[in-house]
Amino acid sequence: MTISSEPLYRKTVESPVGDLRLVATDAALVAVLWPTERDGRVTFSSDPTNGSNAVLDMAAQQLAEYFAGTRRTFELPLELCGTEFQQQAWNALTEIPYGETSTYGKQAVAIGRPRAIRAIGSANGRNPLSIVLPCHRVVGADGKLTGFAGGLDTKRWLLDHELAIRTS
Amino acid sequence: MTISSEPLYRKTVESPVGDLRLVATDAALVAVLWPTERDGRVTFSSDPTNGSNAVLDMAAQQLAEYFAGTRRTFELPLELCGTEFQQQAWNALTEIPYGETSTYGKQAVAIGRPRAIRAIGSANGRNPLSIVLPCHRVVGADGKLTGFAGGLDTKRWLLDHELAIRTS
DNA sequence: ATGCGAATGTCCGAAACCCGCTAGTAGTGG
DNA sequence: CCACTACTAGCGGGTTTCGGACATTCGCAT
Repeated sequence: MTISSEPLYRKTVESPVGDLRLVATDAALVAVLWPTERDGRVTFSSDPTNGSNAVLDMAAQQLAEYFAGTRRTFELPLELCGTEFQQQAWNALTEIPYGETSTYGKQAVAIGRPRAIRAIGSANGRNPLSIVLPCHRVVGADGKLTGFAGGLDTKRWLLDHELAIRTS
Repeated sequence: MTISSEPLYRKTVESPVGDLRLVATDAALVAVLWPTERDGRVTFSSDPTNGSNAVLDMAAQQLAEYFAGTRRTFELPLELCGTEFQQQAWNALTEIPYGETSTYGKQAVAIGRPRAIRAIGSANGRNPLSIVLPCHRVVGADGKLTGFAGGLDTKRWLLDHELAIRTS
């Protein structure tokens, strides 16, 4: 899905799960990408230019706090660019509490389309805002970890991390 | 092609070639439609509501002058909603002088796509601003009148009218 | 436990199809 | 031989259609 049409800025931050690439306009965060991304998973209308701004600094700060275990929810201006269905799916992600998991099926029910299960999988797979929109908290109906753009080991790491912090 | 997303207003005016339906936002004229339109030739993002505004009044006035023979070019704020190609094609129409004709081939050359002749035909066929954008001045390479959304007799009437005024 | 198959909804790319054309060719009638 | 018509292939962009892929799920058989 193509994002925005305003000038985009890019900044890379380090994290325990590898270097994350943040992309934002001057108004809102538009993407948090993994070190290795399948080509074309997320595309931009114009090439981001290196350089920071207030939004990127804020996002970097909150992500650092997340990894430090001192932040459980993000408070950032976001710009979600996608189809209506994708936006619904992504919004539903924010309802999943820190440290808990849900399933694709529950997410489908949550947006009132109980049978759009595979579609939910596709939509989550296109989530441009990794970590910030916690698609890592969605697992298979049998509890198994299925696909993840950042790799299954990263998915497990994030869930373990949240669980560890929550119960400490 | 779908037009605009702002509130739309509609007004019908009488003319020697039948009642014309004008549609506009508060900022610009978006359509001039024939009494009988092939369903779906031009579509709107929202249903126009009956009622007039400054743009519609101005358009009605200028059309009346056109039919009276006292106006040869329109001066109206227009909103053209279409693909890039269609916009190019429609812009090229404004270059054809009052009372003269051009061909689909010439129009294709004019926008730098000499071989996109049939495509020009398609684009003209979707012209939402009948009369104002003079697609009636485009005829076949052999001078024959080909299709016209308002009917071939209307096309001929308009050309005759312009010729009569121009040489009077 | 594990595997297979069927049904599911959305999205995307490829292909087919529709046209307000044109230039070329072949056929007809004078 | 000319004038005219009728037919054809090729043209390019838009729109629609179709088929597959997919971060699923469930039921039944192994």
